Amino acid sequence: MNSFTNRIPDAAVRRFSLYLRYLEDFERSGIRNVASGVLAERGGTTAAQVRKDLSFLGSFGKRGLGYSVAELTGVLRGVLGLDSVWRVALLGAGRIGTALFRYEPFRARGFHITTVIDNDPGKIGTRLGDVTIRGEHELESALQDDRTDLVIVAVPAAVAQALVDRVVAAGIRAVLNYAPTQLRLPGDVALRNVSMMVELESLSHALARLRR
Amino acid sequence: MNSFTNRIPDAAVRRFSLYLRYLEDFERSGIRNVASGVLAERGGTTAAQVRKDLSFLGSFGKRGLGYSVAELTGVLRGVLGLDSVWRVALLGAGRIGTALFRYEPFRARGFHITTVIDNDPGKIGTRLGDVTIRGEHELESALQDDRTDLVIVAVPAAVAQALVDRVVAAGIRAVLNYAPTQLRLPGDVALRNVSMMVELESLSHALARLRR
DNA sequence: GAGTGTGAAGCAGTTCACAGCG
DNA sequence: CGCTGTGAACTGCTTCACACTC
Repeated sequence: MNSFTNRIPDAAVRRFSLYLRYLEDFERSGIRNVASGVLAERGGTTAAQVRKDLSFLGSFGKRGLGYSVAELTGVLRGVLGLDSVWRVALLGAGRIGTALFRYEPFRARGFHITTVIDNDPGKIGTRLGDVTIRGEHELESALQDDRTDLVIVAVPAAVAQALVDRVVAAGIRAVLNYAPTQLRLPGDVALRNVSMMVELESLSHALARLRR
Repeated sequence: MNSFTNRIPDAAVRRFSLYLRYLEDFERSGIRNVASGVLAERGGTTAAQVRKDLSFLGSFGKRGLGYSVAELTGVLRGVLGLDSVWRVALLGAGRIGTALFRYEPFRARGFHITTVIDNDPGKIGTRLGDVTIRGEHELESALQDDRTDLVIVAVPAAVAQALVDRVVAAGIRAVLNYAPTQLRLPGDVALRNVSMMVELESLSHALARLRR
């Protein structure tokens, strides 16, 4: 039942990433079938949660046996959009931007950083890996020429919003934000935030509670 | 009512980080009072959400006027544990670890990276900023000597779990994980994950849906 | 009057429990 | 017999609505 017609809860989608990671491990180890409980154990959830999550995608488990690792891997890749290559633009070639650029798993998963933008005159025209860094004034033309699907924001908070407004105006529909600010953008643009400070402060809160 | 006796929802705590950021902006701009609606607008939530969140901390808003920026800033700093300095150990001095080490806002917020561990013999004994990189075999003694409160994990997934087990055994109660794996650890240890791939794949899912 | 504080209602994600299939 | 798939119960966060106060 319930093929991929309906919306899938965001929390479930994020767990799919984890499941996929573990399935790939299992595949490498030559394991051919896996039960919900095993996946749960590995991913820090419960068996019921795993089954419920997977039920959003259809029902292809085998009762008494579990799920085919190969089949499930394929389904998850498909639903996560990992069967196509996504063209990514990186805004900001500072320390964080550079570390992201060189992060191997991105490319392995089909995310190709084809465009790098920075406004430091000393960087414009230099290369990061196989990509030439371009200036901010070239933003729109670069996004268009490179047929960008997705933008990673790694610029200082103060300039992030203005830049993202231009990115959205240029038709981009997915933004991954590393800048420590809450970006405001239209509802039809997908936004995910990766915030070092928020997570760290949440830990700090937990520690402060313990200490009392 | 409802002082800081009760547990505060995690979602609210994460929003506190955002509110605090904006309050600090307001403070710099010389704004002395702020209404829930203003904070909501800035942080991408609703006024009701802001008031509900703040009500977990007590009630010190002024009806008809809003909240005192200075007072609220102080309260949030306190509840987030930002009024003390936290001593942080960084595991892994690779590209991501190095970028994190140099990330200025950490220090500004009272998170001091006092310890850096890496198992690359070429790195051990060299310096990262003002800290000397130490080998993995010194992990326990380093955590103890440096009175570490919190550990940031920035090592490859394959070695993360084993290292964290030792960290937990050494008495650390808060872990920020950048490794692309789900760490398994006791319930009394606070864990937060910062995952590049999970967020990116969630965007990829959103894009794939759009495209259909 | 403007804006807080908060019970109550609404909604979403999680867990339970069990029928049903391989 | 083991393990899936799923409605039903539950839990917890969010939104609403309004009495209350500065």
